[in-house]
Amino acid sequence: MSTIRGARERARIEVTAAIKDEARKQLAAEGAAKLSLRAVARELGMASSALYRYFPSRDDLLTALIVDAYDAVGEAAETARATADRARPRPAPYADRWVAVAGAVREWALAHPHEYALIYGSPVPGYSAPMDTVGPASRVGMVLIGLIRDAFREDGLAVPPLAAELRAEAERIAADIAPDLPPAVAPALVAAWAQLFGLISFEIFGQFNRMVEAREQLFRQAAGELARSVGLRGSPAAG
Amino acid sequence: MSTIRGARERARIEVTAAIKDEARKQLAAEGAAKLSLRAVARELGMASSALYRYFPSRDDLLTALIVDAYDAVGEAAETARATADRARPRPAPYADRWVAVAGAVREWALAHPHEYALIYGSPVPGYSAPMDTVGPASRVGMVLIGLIRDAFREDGLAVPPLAAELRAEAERIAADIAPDLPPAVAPALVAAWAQLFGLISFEIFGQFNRMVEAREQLFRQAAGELARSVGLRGSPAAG
DNA sequence: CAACAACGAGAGCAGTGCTCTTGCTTTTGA
DNA sequence: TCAAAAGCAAGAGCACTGCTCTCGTTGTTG
Repeated sequence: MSTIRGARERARIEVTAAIKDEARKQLAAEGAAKLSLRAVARELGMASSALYRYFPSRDDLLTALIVDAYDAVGEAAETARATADRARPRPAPYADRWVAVAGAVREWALAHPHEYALIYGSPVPGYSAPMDTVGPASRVGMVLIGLIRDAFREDGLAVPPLAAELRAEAERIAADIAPDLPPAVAPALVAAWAQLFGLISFEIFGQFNRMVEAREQLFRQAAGELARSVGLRGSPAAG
Repeated sequence: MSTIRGARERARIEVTAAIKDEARKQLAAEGAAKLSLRAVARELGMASSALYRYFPSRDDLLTALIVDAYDAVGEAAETARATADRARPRPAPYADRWVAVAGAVREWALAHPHEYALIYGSPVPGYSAPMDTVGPASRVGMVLIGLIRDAFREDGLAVPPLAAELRAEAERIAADIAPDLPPAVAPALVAAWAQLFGLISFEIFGQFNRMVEAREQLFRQAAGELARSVGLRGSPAAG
């Protein structure tokens, strides 16, 4: 299925990867705004025009980086989940696993701030994300949903109260993302999802500068509260 | 103090405003990335080089727009607070006023998505915001703090539980932003602040597309929960 | 082995941010 | 009052960008 057929194809894969690597390097160094195709080509020792054989435009290169970034955070979240599940002597309560997943996302963001900015920064209105991105973009969300679903099946959920005006919407969302969950958790879940990234974004983008010092503790505390808001019962001493 | 001394000074003010207006227009049309000094100058019928008498660089123009945007959203929050205070026959509970302020910020963001992206999008690490921005940037936060402070004085607060490992940090933050409040609310307030903008950012940046429909209701619900998380007691029927 | 498709390189176009120089106009101070 | 100083607009120009087109070259395939 993925057998490489010849030298040409093999070279294409390698060059494509080299371009993305160099682009990522420039992204980390100067930010997305200053990422330049010509500079990438220069650094790779090739003509700038040759680069267009691999990515038809600068936006396409950026899109590829976006997809990779989504995949990277998604994988970070997934391995965090898997690791938490495998804890000994027994896995921690689901609320703690939620915090672990959230913490992994935060760690990834701290380690790759520019890539984080690329995907959760300013996907300006008017530029609608290409279809390629929607799959990878949902991986983190999927981990969170899966966590809630498993917690529901195993321990049950402290289903949050649902405002009357949100009932229809709750059922719509639930049908969309998790038909087997009580509808009331659906709005709480999307809200918690957004708020999680609000916490991370504020930290990454420097809004906490000269104000919050113990950022990890603050984040863990807030993430724990969010876990409760979606119905997860935490360990009593969790904080 | 602000008397205009001559034709030259008056002209300078007008031209500066015209440049910012045109820049804002381009910002709204194409986004910050495509904002071009030459295009602004062209549209204003002046030489591009002349523009540098008013803004020494493109980044300075952007900074000016950032300051204006911070001021605009700050003013939106402040008037929302003032309006809520003036409600008849009597002002609503503080939790509802909190939601009103949050809603005003959201409304402003929806009306000015590109300017919102400018200030809460990707202030990339490495680019530290100039000093001019820190004042205006804190206006929204000030409104939220003031709200909590007044609520504390009038009704008292349901002080949220404080994790032991956050005690020192809580006192630090409280001393910084609101020495007269119980330290335990400080971390909750900072977190709620970040989470509020997480909700708004996800909506503005399209992360809710094809998923959440009743966005205002969801936002009001979540904002109400955040009000509770900082200790505000809401009206029992509040949604 | 010949036809074909993929490729790399170079020249070139239109656009950008920014600088420097050249004249002109307003403000200022002796 | 009137010359010096300071502020201003405009043009040319530099180095850079994304992107296109053309022209040889090289790997693939019937």
